[in-house]
Amino acid sequence: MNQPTETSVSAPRACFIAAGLDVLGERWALLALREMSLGVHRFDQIARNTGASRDILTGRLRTLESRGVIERVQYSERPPRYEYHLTTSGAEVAPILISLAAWSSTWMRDETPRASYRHSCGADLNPVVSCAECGEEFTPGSLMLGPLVSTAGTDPASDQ
Amino acid sequence: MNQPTETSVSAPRACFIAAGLDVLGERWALLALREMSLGVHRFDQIARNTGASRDILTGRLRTLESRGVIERVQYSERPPRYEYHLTTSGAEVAPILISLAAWSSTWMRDETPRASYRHSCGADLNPVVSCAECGEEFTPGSLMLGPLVSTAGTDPASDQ
DNA sequence: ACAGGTTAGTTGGAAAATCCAACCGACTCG
DNA sequence: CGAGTCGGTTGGATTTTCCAACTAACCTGT
Repeated sequence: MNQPTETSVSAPRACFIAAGLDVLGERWALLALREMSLGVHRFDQIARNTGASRDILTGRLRTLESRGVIERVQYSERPPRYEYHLTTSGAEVAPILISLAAWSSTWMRDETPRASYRHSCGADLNPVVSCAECGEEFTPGSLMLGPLVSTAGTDPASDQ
Repeated sequence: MNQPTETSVSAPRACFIAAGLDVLGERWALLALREMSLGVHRFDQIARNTGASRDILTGRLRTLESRGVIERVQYSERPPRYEYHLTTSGAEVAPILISLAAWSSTWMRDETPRASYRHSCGADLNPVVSCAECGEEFTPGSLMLGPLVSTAGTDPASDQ
């Protein structure tokens, strides 16, 4: 396991998980990104396929755009029409969706029929997460806190 | 990429990602699980470290418990005191936290100092997600829809 | 004995987020 | 001309969350 981390005093833990959830953790955000990863880019279809109400979906898409996760692309001049595409950052959300889908298909099995996922090789979804450094598979408990990082202007190529 | 999936008609896509978010997507749920993965098991500390208000946190922990993700364990008889532990299912949320932390530390870099994560081997967090079947690394776009699955009573050992 | 601290909550009321159905503008198609 | 498409916006109801205070049941030190 892990020895308890004693934040003895008070303030919430500022970590990258919390920061990621700031952007991806709002309602409907991940489902909207799921749609885009599956090739659905139009507002109406995203609304339908996620179940989000149109007004909050509008808000979410604006937030995701402002955070650089998606892009709003005009595909028709007259009338002006837009569709939504993943940026590089958005495309890299895939591992999160994959882990979520894998966890869910292992632990959320019940009578209701759901769409499963698979890898493009054709196999049922069965992802293995390993450390790029040592090659070892991540086991529960092998996630540990590292040092505090503050990285003004170290963004990996300002996007796109 | 992926050819658009035409759910021609109406209903939201019932998939394992949506099902997973049903449980893990509520506010504070993943942060509470993060705390438990880091070895923090007491209500007060979880509340402090996540920033969740105590009433909401109570609700979340109850939901997670009822869904089999965590267990409420009595550690003192008098007065009755409880702490929260991950079940097997809960421990397996780790890959989601890992992917989230990795995405965030790549794309959410700004001036505010945050705790980073690392693998137990000591290396900075740098997870690779690959297909257990073919061994290939998952690339953005290699997540595809599979068939509908309904699996009453196929749970992997009714839990722990 | 009593004040003070710890711990896991609960309570009530305010504030924020979400839901929903209907509407709008600018088109296109038959 | 009427109907349909598409990407929204609007107003009002509902739900969720926030917040600070409070409780119950102890323990610890003076």
